[in-house]
Amino acid sequence: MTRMDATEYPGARDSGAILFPVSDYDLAATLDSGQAFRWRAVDDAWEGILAGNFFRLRQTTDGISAELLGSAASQHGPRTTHSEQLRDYLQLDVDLAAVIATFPEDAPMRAAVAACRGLRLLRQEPWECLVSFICSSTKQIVQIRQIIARLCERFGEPIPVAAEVRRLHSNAERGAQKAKGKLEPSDVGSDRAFAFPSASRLAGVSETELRACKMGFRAPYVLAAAQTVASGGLDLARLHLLATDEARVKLMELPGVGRKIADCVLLFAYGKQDAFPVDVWVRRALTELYFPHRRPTPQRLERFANTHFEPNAGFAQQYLFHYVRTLRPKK
DNA sequence: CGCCAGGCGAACA
DNA sequence: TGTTCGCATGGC
Repeated sequence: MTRMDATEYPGARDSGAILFPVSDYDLAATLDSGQAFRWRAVDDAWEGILAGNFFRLRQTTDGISAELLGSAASQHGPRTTHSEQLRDYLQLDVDLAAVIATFPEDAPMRAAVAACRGLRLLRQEPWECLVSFICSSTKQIVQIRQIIARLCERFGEPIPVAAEVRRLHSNAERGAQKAKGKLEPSDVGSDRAFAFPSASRLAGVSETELRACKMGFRAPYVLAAAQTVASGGLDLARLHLLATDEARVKLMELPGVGRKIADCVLLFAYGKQDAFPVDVWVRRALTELYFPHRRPTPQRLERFANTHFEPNAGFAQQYLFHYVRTLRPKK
């Protein structure tokens, strides 16, 4: 295991943990808010894989601590240091107060901000984000997680994990899973980790194998996306150079990718703030919060969504989504 | 059990 | 340009 660069966390030198000082960051809300689907809560920490690196993150009083638990043998993603990877992925340099200051000043937005203090947007890897949201259509978030977990377990590159970490996992995790009677094959591997499978890897699997990951009718969409990206028909690494509208057109050329999924990728992987994914939850939020006891036409709602929340509309959208989905689920 | 889930595309008018 | 419907699968 390589030692991480950057300031080490005092008192945690043995584990190689480093501390990122940051305030106003709710790690749990951010990692568990339906933007990304690979983070797991393990005791008081969050574990996930990023560009082939297996990280454990913790919210601390001063910020966020990070440990590297293992890495895939081959190079995944850009050649940056681990700390740079995390800094970019977690968007630690974003001034959240400055972003929130640009939100529209109305009662619904104020309520959402007050309820979701510290919620952030991640900056994910485009390929993983694209596949994840192709698999998201008409699926609940828990199911999306299961699909993606199976996909990685079956086709992703294994990540060697130190024996000490492995033992900790098998004890804590399996006990909890067994108690709930939910020990599935894909959960048994909780002491193993896998990188997200590359486009070229998935381009070579069969639709049947993808369907075995329980992604149903989305399987041919994932396969087509993998083949298009692997063959160079769509260069995900260069999409960030395009304006949002042009990048959206490119993404929507893929079968199974419509406006909503394209906007999720534009927002969560490319940081395009003028992307505003409107799903059932956001539609519900907009209708209930801004048009109570009225019945806005779809066009009216779309125009409102596209004009009211600038210039950080995507960020505002995530606050509304998280607000209505998790903080007032009953009603 | 029926309903719905961070939708999309084909088939229609 | 605007609805309607089928699509896999599983949680509640």
